[in-house]
Amino acid sequence: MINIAMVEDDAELAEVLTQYLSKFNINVTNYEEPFMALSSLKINKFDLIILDLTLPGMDGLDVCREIISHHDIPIIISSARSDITDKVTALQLGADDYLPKPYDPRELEVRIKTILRRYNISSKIEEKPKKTFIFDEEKKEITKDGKFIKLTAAEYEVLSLLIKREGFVVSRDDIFENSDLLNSDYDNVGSLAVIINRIRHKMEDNPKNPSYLHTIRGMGYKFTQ
Amino acid sequence: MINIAMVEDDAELAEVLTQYLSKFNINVTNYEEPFMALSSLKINKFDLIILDLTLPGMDGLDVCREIISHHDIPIIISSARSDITDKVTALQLGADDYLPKPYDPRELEVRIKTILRRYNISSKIEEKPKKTFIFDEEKKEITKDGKFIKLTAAEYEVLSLLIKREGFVVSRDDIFENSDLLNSDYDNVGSLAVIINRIRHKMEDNPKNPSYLHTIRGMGYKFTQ
DNA sequence: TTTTTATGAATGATTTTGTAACATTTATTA
DNA sequence: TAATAAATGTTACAAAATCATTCATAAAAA
Repeated sequence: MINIAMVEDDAELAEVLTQYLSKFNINVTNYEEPFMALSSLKINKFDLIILDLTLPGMDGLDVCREIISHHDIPIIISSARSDITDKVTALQLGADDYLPKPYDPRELEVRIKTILRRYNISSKIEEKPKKTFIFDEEKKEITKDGKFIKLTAAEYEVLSLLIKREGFVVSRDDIFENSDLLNSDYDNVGSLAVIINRIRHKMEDNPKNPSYLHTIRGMGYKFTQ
Repeated sequence: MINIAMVEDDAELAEVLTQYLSKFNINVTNYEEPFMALSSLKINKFDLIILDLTLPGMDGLDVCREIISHHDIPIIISSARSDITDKVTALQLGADDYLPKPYDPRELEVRIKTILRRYNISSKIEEKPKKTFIFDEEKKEITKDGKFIKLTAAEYEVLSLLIKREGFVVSRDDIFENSDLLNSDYDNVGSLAVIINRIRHKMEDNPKNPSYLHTIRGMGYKFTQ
């Protein structure tokens, strides 16, 4: 998770950018007042700061100077001011990038990633694919996006085995062997189909087109996430 | 709960700040007259004081001096006076922070938390989710919202085990194994059901729909709170 | 002894599970 | 391509398992 401080008095724009960047595992905290940002910087640890030059009450370049002299943090300047000298001044002061308004959020995204890569913080941005399904063997519960899935004992046995073997096909025989509950007598394929069906109704968004619990025809079932 | 004394002659502003800070578990007592605050300080214990310099009748800096010399308490100075020497003087006297008016309540909040963190009082601000059920192993008693629940020995053994394993399913076998009282000879599931039933009548608001002591069919029982 | 507590049996309600019958999909063959 | 077979999915229902509750009685404690 990347933490970014933003100084932007246009709350609406800030909101749009925050929303957009959240998709990339980037958390934005906006400060409409520059002094708020300055005092927050003393307390919180940010990976980068996005500073709008066209601020009310204070010259953005002064804020920039202040940040650079007191903190070791990458700065991206954004500005609607067309004055070319601003850009030069900002970069001379030590800002890392200058982005003239208006800009595309994707443009900002690219610049952020470039700068973070330069600062070797990029590792934090590589989004780990967060698992939707978590199988807690101790608690004997399975959660989907943190939400508990209510399963019966037999359903739980089957699904937990499939999750344990995530990505691998588990044969029907395997399932019966690993289950104490299921009646492993023989040719009990029908009942397993029913159980699978019931599990799908509890865990899948669209049970008819399963996206997690797949049937591998002729082999068995496979869980992926 | 954090207790703060405020010296602010603008009653309306004081009210706004009090309201805002109450959201963060911070209790503010305002004194419109500085001498009221000074005498209150002798009696009451505050974690921090917010002092307005632009006071009627008395020089704020004198009040500040007075507080610092007689009390060991963090001070935040707030002032509408633009005189830069005030800031310097206040900080030289030993004030912890200087906040020029007007300021955003959030700014004040941040500064308060910073200073308290510095003074290691922050722990008081972190609200812990208070548990309704508390199991005191030493006293061998279980309380619900501070009220003692009268349990028999067997009931106590079962419930205390479940509370110890809060959030985890405890199998019936587990319960029998961990109990000296219960007749663990064999599969006498019936008697455990009776005990559970009695416990529920003592601890649950609605024993028929337990919200703490849950049955996990086919697995055992689970306590949550 | 009286009171409290634990146990087991009986009963009933509820939930889970297996079965069977049928539907659908996929693969195979003519 | 159509017909057929095989595998799997779906549904409803009945059987089985599980648990809650009550009650009578035994055991333990006061």
